[in-house]
Amino acid sequence: MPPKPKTEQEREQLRTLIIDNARDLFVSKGIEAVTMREIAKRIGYSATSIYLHFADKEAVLRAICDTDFLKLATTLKEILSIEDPVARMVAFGEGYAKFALAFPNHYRLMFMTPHLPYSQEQSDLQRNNAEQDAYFQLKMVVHDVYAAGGFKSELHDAELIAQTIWAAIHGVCALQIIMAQDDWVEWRPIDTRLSMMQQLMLSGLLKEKNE
Amino acid sequence: MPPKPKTEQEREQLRTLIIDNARDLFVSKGIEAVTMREIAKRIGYSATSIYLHFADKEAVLRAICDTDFLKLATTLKEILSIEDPVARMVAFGEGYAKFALAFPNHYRLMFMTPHLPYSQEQSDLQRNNAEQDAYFQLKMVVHDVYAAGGFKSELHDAELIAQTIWAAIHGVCALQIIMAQDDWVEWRPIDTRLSMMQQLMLSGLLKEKNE
DNA sequence: GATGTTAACTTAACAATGTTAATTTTATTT
DNA sequence: AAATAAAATTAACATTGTTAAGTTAACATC
Repeated sequence: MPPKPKTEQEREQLRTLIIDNARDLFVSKGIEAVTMREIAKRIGYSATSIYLHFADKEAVLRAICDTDFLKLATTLKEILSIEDPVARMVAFGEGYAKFALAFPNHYRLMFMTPHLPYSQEQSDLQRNNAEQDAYFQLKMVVHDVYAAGGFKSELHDAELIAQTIWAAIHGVCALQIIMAQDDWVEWRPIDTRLSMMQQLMLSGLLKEKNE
Repeated sequence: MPPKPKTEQEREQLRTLIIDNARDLFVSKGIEAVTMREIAKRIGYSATSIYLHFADKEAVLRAICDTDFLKLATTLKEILSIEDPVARMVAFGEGYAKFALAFPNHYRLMFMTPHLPYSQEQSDLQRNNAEQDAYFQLKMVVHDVYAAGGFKSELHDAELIAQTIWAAIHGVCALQIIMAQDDWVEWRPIDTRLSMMQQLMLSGLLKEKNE
């Protein structure tokens, strides 16, 4: 109800309020419940008020993505403190999968839904920041194994390895999220599939003991 | 314009006409152009006529999926004639990826979009049919390598292997389709990533030569 | 202190879309 | 020729994203 001026802090608070409630709608009522009017109802404003803070619905979704990217990176950060490089890499994969399967709607929005390309301006996230960029974290983790001489001698491109590991874990999680309840396939338990994939990756990537 | 009765064959032709034009819209104008009215315009009928043949839009999309599943299986079928089991498995993965990347919109609809669980009645596709069921084909391909003693001796679950291979290839393709144009990641060329993944799978799954 | 200005917000309204109801058209049957 | 019913269309509704047109109230200015 209060009209006149608004501090930058207050505007930021409102933005956050919008994003948080939109994220809530995801989790509690599913992705199709995220309408501008529904978000507005939650925060006690009219739907059009959202347009005072976001250009359009896509912008709201992108902001949610940003929040989730940050949350993912924050979640994974503590794994980085594991000492052994290989154990760290394994735990990183497990942590990533755990996040994906715990928040499937968010994961779908983040990594399974087409968005306009991110532009540096629109996002507050800092690339190549170990606190905020989960992909950068993965690169570091993989690079550390590489630096420790853990990979097979013919493997030289740590970034390629990182992208392949990501794809491997993503593949298991993405199929699980989309197709788990489809009985066309006699799915093995998701934990089994995940550890099988990890196993394969390790056995394909890591140096043999006698090498 | 012709009204009265309609043979079963004619009804089937109309169904097919609807599906084909809806698929066309995907490819030419993108996924958001697939509206009931747009489909109708294409086939020269009114939008509501589609409801005489399909329960709702979801049903149209599911029918498109079915067509695409069949097309995928048909595409992959010729690979099954490759003699060497391992070469066949490799080619199968390549063929699958080729399909995914050639028809990203279809692939997204098939494997990256949530649908209601398939029920045997709604679909004409025959499960466990080597001509129509690409997953069954994959199972066979993997099983043949298993039967030929190609896998490491500790691997016993061919279906789990099949699901893991699927996830691996799917992961690479899915990330490519969604995130390729995102410059957050310095993507290696897609061919490089695909063959890296195949390499890793093979080296993790296949028996060593000296074993 | 009245008046005007402007940010913040709301209500009206529009266009697009999925979908249903009512209506029209017309081939076949009687 | 009239009746019937399938096939199709037009009208119409609800929902949604979004824009345009008001409305409200804090502040500045006279």
